[in-house]
Amino acid sequence: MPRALATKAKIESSALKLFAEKGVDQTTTRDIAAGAGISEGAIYRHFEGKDAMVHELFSANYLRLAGEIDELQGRETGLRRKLAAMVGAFCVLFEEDPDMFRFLLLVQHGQLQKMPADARTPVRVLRDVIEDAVQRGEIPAQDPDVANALVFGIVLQPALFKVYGQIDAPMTALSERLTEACWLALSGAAD
Amino acid sequence: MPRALATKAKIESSALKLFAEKGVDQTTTRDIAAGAGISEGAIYRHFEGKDAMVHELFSANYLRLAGEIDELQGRETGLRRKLAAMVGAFCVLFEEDPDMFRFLLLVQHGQLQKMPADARTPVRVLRDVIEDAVQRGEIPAQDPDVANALVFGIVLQPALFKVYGQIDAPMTALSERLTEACWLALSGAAD
Amino acid sequence: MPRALATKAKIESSALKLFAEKGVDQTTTRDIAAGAGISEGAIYRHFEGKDAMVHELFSANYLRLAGEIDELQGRETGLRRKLAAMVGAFCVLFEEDPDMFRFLLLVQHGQLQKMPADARTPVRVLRDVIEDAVQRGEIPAQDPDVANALVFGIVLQPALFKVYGQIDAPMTALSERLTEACWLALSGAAD
Amino acid sequence: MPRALATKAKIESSALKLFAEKGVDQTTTRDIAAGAGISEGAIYRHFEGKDAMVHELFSANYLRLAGEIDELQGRETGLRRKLAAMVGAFCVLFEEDPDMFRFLLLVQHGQLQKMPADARTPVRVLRDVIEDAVQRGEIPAQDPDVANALVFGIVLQPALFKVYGQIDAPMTALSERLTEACWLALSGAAD
DNA sequence: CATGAATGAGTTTTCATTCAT
DNA sequence: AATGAATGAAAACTCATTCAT
Repeated sequence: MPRALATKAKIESSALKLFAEKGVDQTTTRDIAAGAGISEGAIYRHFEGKDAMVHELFSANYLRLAGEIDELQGRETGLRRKLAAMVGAFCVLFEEDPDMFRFLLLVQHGQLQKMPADARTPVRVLRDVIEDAVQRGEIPAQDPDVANALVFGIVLQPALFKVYGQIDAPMTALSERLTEACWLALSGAAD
Repeated sequence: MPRALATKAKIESSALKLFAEKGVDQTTTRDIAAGAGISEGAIYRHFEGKDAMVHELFSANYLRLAGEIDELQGRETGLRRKLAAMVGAFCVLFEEDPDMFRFLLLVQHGQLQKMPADARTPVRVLRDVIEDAVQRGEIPAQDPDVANALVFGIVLQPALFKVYGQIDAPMTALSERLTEACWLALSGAAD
Repeated sequence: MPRALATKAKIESSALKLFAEKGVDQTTTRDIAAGAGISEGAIYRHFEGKDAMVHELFSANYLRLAGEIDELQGRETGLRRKLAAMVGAFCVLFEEDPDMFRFLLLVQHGQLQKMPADARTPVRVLRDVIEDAVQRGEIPAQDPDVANALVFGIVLQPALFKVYGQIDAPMTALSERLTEACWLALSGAAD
Repeated sequence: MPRALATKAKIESSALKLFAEKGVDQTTTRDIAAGAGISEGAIYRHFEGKDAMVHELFSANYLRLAGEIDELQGRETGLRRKLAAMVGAFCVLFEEDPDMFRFLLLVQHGQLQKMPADARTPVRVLRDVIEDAVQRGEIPAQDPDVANALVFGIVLQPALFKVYGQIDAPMTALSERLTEACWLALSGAAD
């Protein structure tokens, strides 16, 4: 790995960790530099500024997550199995890098609006899957945005509770339970 | 209303609105004072400081919400009807003051840990209802924290989507749909 | 004098002095605050920022100078006497506040372009006087901008030489000599 | 041209242009390197630092200008013809490289004091010419520094006005007009 | 000789909080 | 109680210069 990329990676790692711990605004560029073992000024060779760094970090991870979920979902047929694949992937990824998810959850409020309208986000991926299932008659016709919200809520809120320490079990242990809840929420629509 | 209370109310209202719009850290005491039509210094007659103000605002609204939900739930019998009452109340309250909910969602990350361990929060209220339903045999035995998370996710995520503009319908129109999804998620547990 | 105005005046005085001494870029806000006997932060209650402060200082003094010269010129009749009045005033003002002139000369490069196109600057005042004299037949027809430049050069360059220490005599002692040179430069045009 | 000299020339050219455009302090070494198409570090192979570079650039061009003017003046006899030669040369040189003159005018405030006391500057060249003319009885006895300032002002101010866009005509077109004004200013002295 | 990443001291600016009026 | 000027600590960011490659 070239030196420049190695440094950028160190900065990203330090920043992600601190952002997840203390929040973006409570994390100073000084903290980030200290965590990365470099000088403050060096940050600005790799990022335009703190805001740009947050956005870059959010955007890259958010879209990568969407890509991975999309990839796995594409290998399955039928909504039930697609849900299982996606929820399972989310749970595994969450356990592998909880800081990243904590970061994503924390900054989404400010960052989502900055995403280009046509970006392939997790929200979009799931929406497409749901609309497809409706068209195939797998689940009743229903407002796709509301359906989307239900699935997101069912998956993200347990993750948040874990972050807050209100749930002890690892996310991977909840995978099937969450999948089932998603399936019921979608198939039981009374619309 | 005495003059002092009126001023405090103006400050709270201004702060809540700005916090919901821009986040706590992006809102300055100057902004709050300007929004309330008072001087910056006057804030400190009514609050110990900005942090205390955020906490007071969060705590009061969070506990009031818990109280109202608890009150309504207590009037009903049976999990299904209790859920309907609580979800319905949430939806109505959300439509009445979306800024307050946006504020609660935004700052919960930092505030939840500052709540006294025995505080009667919405999380506790719901947990008690669920545990009660399990004991009565209305729903299968299951991890109450996970069950809690599912219900919270099903209700809060659509509210978040509304805040982000991803859902157009008013929350009150989704009340029954969300109640049904909660019911299915709890009663369909395979634990 | 109200407190706020007194502080602003102290800042202006400190800044002008330092700008004249070391130049704008070599003068820090810390220097200015120290010179004014206030904290650095206090500057920003009175000025939007350093750039705005420089512009405000330039603009106010430059236009005031124009006003004073215009006023004096207006009391005289005939180009010769108008020139004498303006040059004399410039010399007196220069001796009274050399820092201000040094400041004006130093920053004009960057500030002139920021002046509104219709501002009544010293350049405009003099130009009007010259054009009037041409129309009255007091001096030969000539390019008014070039004529303007000649007069400005004849007056400002000695002031600059004084600032650099290349001239010892006070400007007031040169008043008549400069007036005569201006008159000759304008009346001897071979255009 | 050897490679090293070529690089140094590129740096000088880039720097001069940027200094004239934005001023020394607003020009970063990064800008200069980018303009020269080299790396930032390479600058320090050819100059001790930015300050040294500014000084070198000023000094070299200032003295070269003095030399050229001196050379031309030396070929003529009589103040009138000497003035014509020097003013004419200045105008031609200005049109050939206005950036250089803008640079000289801009940085003279800080650089003049750093010149060795015995340096043969344009100011000295002209002063000698004037003193000689006084001794020969071509013009009345007068303070040579003031006389010097008058000539400098008459020549430089139109150049400045051109830089600011207040004069459209090329300097070369003004050559005779300026020469005549200088002559009148010197010969009409009432001292 | 050249590169460009890294440094670190320094800059402007912000802002919660205090306090004289 | 209220005002708003002042504070001072800390923030993000800049940039001339150095140095390993």
